[in-house]
Amino acid sequence: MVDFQRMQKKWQDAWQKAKLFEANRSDCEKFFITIPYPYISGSLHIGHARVVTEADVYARFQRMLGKNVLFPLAFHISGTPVLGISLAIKNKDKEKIELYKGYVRNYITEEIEVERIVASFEEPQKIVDFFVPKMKEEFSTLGLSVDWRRSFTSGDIEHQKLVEWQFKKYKKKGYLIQGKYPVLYSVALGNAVGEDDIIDGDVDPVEKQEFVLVKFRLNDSFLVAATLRPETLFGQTNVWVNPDCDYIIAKVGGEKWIASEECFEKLKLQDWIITEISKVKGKSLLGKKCLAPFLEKNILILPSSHCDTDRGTGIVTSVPSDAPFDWISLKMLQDSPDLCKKYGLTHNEIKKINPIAIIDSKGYGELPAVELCEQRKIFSLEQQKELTEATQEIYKAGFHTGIMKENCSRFAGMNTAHAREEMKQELLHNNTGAIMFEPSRPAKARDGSKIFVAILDNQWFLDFNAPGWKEQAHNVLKHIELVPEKYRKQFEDIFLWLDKRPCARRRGLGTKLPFDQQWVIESLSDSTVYMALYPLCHMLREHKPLLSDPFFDYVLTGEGNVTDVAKQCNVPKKIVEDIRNEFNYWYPFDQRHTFTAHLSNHLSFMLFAHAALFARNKWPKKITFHGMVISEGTKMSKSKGNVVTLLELNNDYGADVFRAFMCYSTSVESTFNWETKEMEKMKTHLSSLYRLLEEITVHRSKGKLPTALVSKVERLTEKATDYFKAMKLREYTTITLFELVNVHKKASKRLSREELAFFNNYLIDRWLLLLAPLVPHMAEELWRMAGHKSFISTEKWPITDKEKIDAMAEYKDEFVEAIAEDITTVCKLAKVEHPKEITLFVADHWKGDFVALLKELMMESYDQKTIFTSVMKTELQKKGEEITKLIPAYIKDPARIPPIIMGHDTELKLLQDERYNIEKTFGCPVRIQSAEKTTEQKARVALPGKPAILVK
RNA sequence: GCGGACGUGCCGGAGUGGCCAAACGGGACAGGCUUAGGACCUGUUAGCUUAGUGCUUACGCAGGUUCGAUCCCUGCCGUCCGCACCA
Repeated sequence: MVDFQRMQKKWQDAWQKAKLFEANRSDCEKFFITIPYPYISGSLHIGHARVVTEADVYARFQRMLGKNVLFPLAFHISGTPVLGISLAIKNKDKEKIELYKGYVRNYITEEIEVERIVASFEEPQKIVDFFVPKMKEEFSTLGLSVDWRRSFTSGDIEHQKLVEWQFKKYKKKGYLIQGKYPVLYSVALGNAVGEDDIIDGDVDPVEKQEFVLVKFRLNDSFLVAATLRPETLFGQTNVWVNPDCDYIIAKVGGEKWIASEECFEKLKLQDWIITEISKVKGKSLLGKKCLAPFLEKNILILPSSHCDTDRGTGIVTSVPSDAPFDWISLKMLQDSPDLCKKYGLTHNEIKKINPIAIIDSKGYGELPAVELCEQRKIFSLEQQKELTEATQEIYKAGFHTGIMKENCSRFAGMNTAHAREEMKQELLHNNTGAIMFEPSRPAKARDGSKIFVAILDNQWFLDFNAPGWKEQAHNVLKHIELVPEKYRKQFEDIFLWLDKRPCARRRGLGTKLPFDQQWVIESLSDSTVYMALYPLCHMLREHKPLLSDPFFDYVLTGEGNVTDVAKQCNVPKKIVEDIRNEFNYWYPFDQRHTFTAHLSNHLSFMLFAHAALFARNKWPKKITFHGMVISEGTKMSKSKGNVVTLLELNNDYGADVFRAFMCYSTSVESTFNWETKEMEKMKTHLSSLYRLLEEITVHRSKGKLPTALVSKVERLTEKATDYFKAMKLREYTTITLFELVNVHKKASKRLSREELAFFNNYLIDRWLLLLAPLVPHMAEELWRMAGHKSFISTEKWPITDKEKIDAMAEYKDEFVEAIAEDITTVCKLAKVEHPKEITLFVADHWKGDFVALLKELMMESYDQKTIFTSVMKTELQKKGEEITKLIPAYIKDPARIPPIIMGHDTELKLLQDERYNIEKTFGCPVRIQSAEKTTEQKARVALPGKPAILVK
C-alpha cells in the first residue's frame, strides 16, 4: 500500500514553508470562496470535513484556472454551547469533564496536564484558546489550501466591532425594534433557558404552547379555563374543577378571576398584574352555574380529578363530544348516582347532559370522543395513556380535516384551523378570553428548577418586514447565482415568511448590543457579515486602527473622507486606504459553499444583511449547496459509535483517500454516506492508481500519438473541466479517477510497448494536473517524479486541444470494437467455437446513401409516409422494395443509425486495415468483401456500420 | 397539516423526450495469474430466442399527452427533509 500519510505530511509542510496559499492582492482576477465557520467543539468529524473538502477541491481548481484564490476559515464561538461546557465543568459535571478530558487526551499525553487544561475550561475563553489551534491543525491534515493568516473567532474584538457597526446600522435604518416576547424561563435561574439547559431537552424538546383562556362569568367573578382548542367551545356542556383542590380568587385588571394558584404564578411571569384576594375550595364551586362564552348560557360546574392545578388554569371547560377526558369524566358522573350525591349534585340533572356534535371530521361520526372511547374500551380516568392517545388522535383529525357544523353560528362551514383563529380573536375582542403560554410538557432545568414561559419585555427583534428591507433582499436574491438553481423558490418562500426575529439573548458568548449592554447578540444574528472581515482581519491586527464606526463606514462602504477617518482611528492615511483597497479587491465573496439546512436561517439572514449594509457591487455572487453527512447508513451519533473523527481519518487513511472517496461517492447535493468498507476500496484503488501513474512517469518517450485515444483524453479533459466549473465534483472525479484509467487500459492493450510510451508521455502531465485539486499530495509527489520543479498546486489547468478531438477516429475505434463483439455473438449463435474463416461483407453504396438521407429526413419528421415519399423522389427509388422494409425498422429504433455514416468505401478500407487485428483476435483468416461483389445470401443483411458476418 | 425533495439493476448511483438493458463504481459468479491470500487481469450478471449480429419486458403504481416517455401532465402509494429564536 502506498504511504499516503507520509506523502501528505511532506507536501503540507512544503506548502506551508512556501506560503503557497497565502493570498495577496494582485492584478489577477480574484476568487473568494467561503464556507460556514465551524462552531468550536471537542472533535472534528467527517461532517465538518465534507464542506471544507468540497470547497477546497473547488478552490484548488479555480487557482489552477489562474485566479487569485482566497479561501479563509474562521471559527464561531458565540452562543450558549461553549458557555454550557464551562458551566458544566464549573459544576463538576462528571460526564462532561470525562468527555473533555477525552478530547484533550487526543493532543496531550501527560495526565496531569490534561487535568489542568480541563480545569481551566471553567473559563470559556480557555476552551476557545485551546481548541482553535487544534482545529486548525486537524483541518489542515485534509490538505486544505486555506490562508490561515486571515482566521479569527467570532469572539475577537475585530469581529465584535464589526457586529456592533452592523447593529448600529440596523437600528438607524429602523430594522431593529423592541417588544414583548415569550421565552422558556427558569425563575430560580432568573434567566431564559435553551434546549441544552433543560433536562432531556435534546431528546424530548420543549415548545411554547399557546392556550386560550376562556372566562365564565360567575356572579361578580370569572371562572377561568384554559383550552388549546377554542374552536370546540360550541360543544361545551359544563365546566370541570378539581373538588380536592383549592383555587384562588385574584384581582386581575379590574376583574376578579378564579383559577389555580400555580396558574396565577405563571400569569405573573407573563406580564399580568395580579393581586390575590382569597382562597376558594374546588368543592364549594360544584353545582353552581356560570356563563359560557359562545353558548351564551349558564352551564354547571362539575367535579373531575383530571383537572390538574398545574396545567392551564386548573379549570377545564368540558367538550365531551371531542375530548375523551371530558366524556369519560361526564360518563363516570352519569353512571354513579352515589358520586353525584357525594358532591351534592342532582343526578337527574347530570344525566340530562348530552354531548353536542360540533365538528365534522373525516373518518369519524358525530361524536368522535364517544366513538373512540368505546372503540378503545376506555371507561375510566385511570386509563391515562389511552385517553391521551385518543385525545391526540381526535385533535389531529379535527385539526386537519374538521369542518365546523351548522350549530356553530357564523363559524359554521369553516375549517377548524380557521375557526380556531377566528374564535380566539372574538374572545379576545369581547374580553371573554386571553392568551397564556405554557411549556408543551412539564420540564426542569439542569439545576432542577421548574421551567415556565415568561414574557420578556424589551426583547430586541430584527424586523424583516421593516419598510424596504425585504424588497432589497429580494434584489440581492435576484442577482445571486444558486447551484442547484431549484433552491431559489425555497428562498423566495422563506423571505415571504420571515417576520420579526428575536436577535439578542440574556446570556451566552458573543457581542453585546452596543446600546443595551445587558443583551448579547444571538449567535445566528452575529454571523451574517463576518465574511467581510476575512480580507481585513490580519491588517487590523497589524496596524491596530481604532475600530470606530467611521472606520468601518469608510472601509466597507466607502463612505466618509479618508483624511478624517485616518485621523479619527489613529493610523496613517495610507494604511486606511490600503485596508480599503484590500476589502475592495476581495469583496464580495464569489462563492459560499454550504449546507441546505442553513437556507431558512443563516443564508437568508446573510442575504438580508448584505441587502441592508452594502451596495450592489458587494452582494454575494454565488451559493452552492451540499447535502448532509451520514455514517454507515445512519445519522452520526455518539451512542451509535459511528462518528468518524478527523484524527481517525488521518491515522487510518490520509487526506487524499478521503478526498477521493468523499467526492466520488456522492454528488455534491446528495447525502454523503461514510462506509468504512467502501473507503478501504478507495484506498486500494488510489494505491494502484498511484502505481500506474508512477509507471507512466517512467515508461515514456516522445513519438507519434494514437489519434483515437488522444481524442478520448481530450474529450474527457473537456468534460471534466465543464463538470468542475458547474460544481459537479462527482462527475469530474469519475473521469480522473476511473475513466482515464479505462482509457489507459485500452491503450496498453491496443498499443505496442513503444507506442504506449509515446501515449504515456502525452498523458502523464495532463492526468496529474487533472488530479491535482482532488488528491493534491499524491499529485505533487508524482509531479516531481515526472521531472517538474514547481508545485502542481499552483500550475495551470490543462486546456483542451479541440483540434485533437477527432470524432471520426473515435468512431472508427468503436466500430472495430463492435464488430469484434458481433463476431463473438454470431459464433456463439452459430455454435462455432473456433471459426475457420470469417467473412465480413460491407453494405452496398446505396445503403450508405440511403441511411445518410434518412438521417437528414428524420431531423425534420418521424412520419413514415413523408420520409418514404421523399426517399422515392431520389435515385434510391430503384431500391424501393428493400427501402420499404428498412424505413420502419429505422424509425422504430433510430439508435440503429450510426452516429457517423462512413460510407461503403471508407468502411471497406477501414476493415481491410483492421483485418490483421481481427485475425489475431479470433485466430483465423478474415476476408473482407463488398456486398456488391458477391452472391452470398448473408451479404444482403449488411447495413451501414453493421457489416454482415459469415463464420465457418 | 404546510412547504420542499425523491422513488431506476443485487447495492450506491448516472440519465431527464428518440443515440438506454441503463454511464461510473461496488457486490456476486466463472476463468486466469499466484504456493496461498491480497492485489491484478478476462468474461458473465432481466428474460427469451435465433444462422445471424436480434426480440420482449423494465426505470414506485394507475392513467393521459406524443409517431415515440425513465424523462412532460393527472391521480395514488411510499421514503426523506424543513416548519424559527437552535448552533
